[in-house]
Amino acid sequence: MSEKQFVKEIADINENFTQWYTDVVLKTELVDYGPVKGTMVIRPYGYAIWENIQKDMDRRFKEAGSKNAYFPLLIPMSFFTKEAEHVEGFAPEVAVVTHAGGAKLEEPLAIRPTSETVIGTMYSKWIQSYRDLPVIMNQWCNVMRWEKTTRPFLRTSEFLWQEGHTVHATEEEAMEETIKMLNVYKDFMENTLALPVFTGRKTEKEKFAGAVATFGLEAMMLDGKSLQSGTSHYLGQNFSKAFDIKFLDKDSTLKHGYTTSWGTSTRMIGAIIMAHGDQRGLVLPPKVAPIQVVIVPIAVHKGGVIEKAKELESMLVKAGIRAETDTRDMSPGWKFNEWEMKGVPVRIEIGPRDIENNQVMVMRRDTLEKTAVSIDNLDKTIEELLEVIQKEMFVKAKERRDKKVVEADTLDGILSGVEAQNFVKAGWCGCRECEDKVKEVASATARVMCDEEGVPEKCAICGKPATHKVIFARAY
RNA sequence: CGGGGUGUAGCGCAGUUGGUAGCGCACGUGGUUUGGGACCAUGGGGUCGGGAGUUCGAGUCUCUUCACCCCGACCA
Repeated sequence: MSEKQFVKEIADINENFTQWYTDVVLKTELVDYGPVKGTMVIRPYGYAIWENIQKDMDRRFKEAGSKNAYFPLLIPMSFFTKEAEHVEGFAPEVAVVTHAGGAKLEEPLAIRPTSETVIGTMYSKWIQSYRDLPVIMNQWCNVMRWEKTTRPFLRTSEFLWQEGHTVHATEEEAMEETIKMLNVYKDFMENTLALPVFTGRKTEKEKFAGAVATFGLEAMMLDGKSLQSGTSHYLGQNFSKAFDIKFLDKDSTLKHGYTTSWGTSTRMIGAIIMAHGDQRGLVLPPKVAPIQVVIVPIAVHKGGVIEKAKELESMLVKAGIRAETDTRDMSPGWKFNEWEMKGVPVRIEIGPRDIENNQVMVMRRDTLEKTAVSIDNLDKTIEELLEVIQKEMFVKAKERRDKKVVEADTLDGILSGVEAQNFVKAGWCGCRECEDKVKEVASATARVMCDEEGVPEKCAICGKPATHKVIFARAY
């Protein structure tokens, strides 16, 4: 069967997951490698996914009271040195512009790795009174972090993201904002990306450079490794003090604001691929799929088929469905395989026999089920089917993940759990030594804390009383 | 940065003791086809990663350099 031949083009998903991933992102025309090492070119098909993500998230941000703005790419180096932990954390991976206009610059300019410093500087000018608060802004932009090893979407030198930055009058309000946005992300990932995520506070070791507390969203990939898909930081007064963000409060005293920042990136596209994909390639959740329905006409030489296909396409488009007809002069089998590889959620086949019977063949990418469906009310049928696929993809991903979450009360238990490609929940005393020990022995890191589930009595590593319950996993 | 590997057409590769640069897929054209990667005919496409050397002659041998991949290390 020809499928074997086709499948051979993508590495075996169970044998070599890394190679499978690389094959899929390149062969489905999501990305290409850029001319500068470690950079990626996002091609139209991949960018369309990003646009769908942006649109959905933007709606949620606006509901949460955020407004979009844009801040400069270049940041004077001196801005970074204002917050000690921040500069220490980012210095090794910052790219710097030293020359411009044919001459050496007086002060080198950093290409933003994140924008707390520029935005903080601007906020200090804009904020005078408690009446100006809260300030809630978001920007969509690119950032650059010079990482040593890179992989398309997961870690590239330059990537697209969204970063929200807020200032509040009180600690409580800022913390509330941090958690609120964490939940906005969680809801987005579960309902729009069909990705179940664990959320929780990060350990001191894993937190954002300069933050008081970092909260992360961790999704499990098909190989059991974790991918940090978003973060929300409570920055306390660290940045407001460093950048002089002050306001006159109701009681007429001058106070420093409390800031937060939160971000998600194109890495989420990597998460979709690695959490939903299969041997045939991509499986895209309908809500972000660039093409939700592809119509493949069969035996077009018999006449009337393309016309009927186009008619169905416009019926679906009218109903708000992203539908396309593949009229290319190729064999149908070739098209089937190509669109399956590209993850289109629904395929409609229409040929002379179907037209006679007033029906079409409908195939679901997620389950690969093929059924005959009446042409009458096809728009309604497909609309409902897309919703079903969206929901079932989440359920399937969650079931798969939940089977791979185990508990351990020893270091050996963590090791064997992680080696079996699981997330491992374990008690932890809170010390850095134990965290490092897990990394050394099991090459796993503390992903997030889940204390609300109940903290075990003892630390699984050293046996001393535990202060937290932590999810350990290998991570991307 | 350490260990290993690969560079020859868009992609995947072959190229023997040094002797005219090849194959498959893809691409162009004409035709026949079309319900799971069609077929026939014909055509185009190369500074063999770069530089230097040995030689009458280098894809092949020597030196050097660059790029990419895998495993570590590093990394929100």
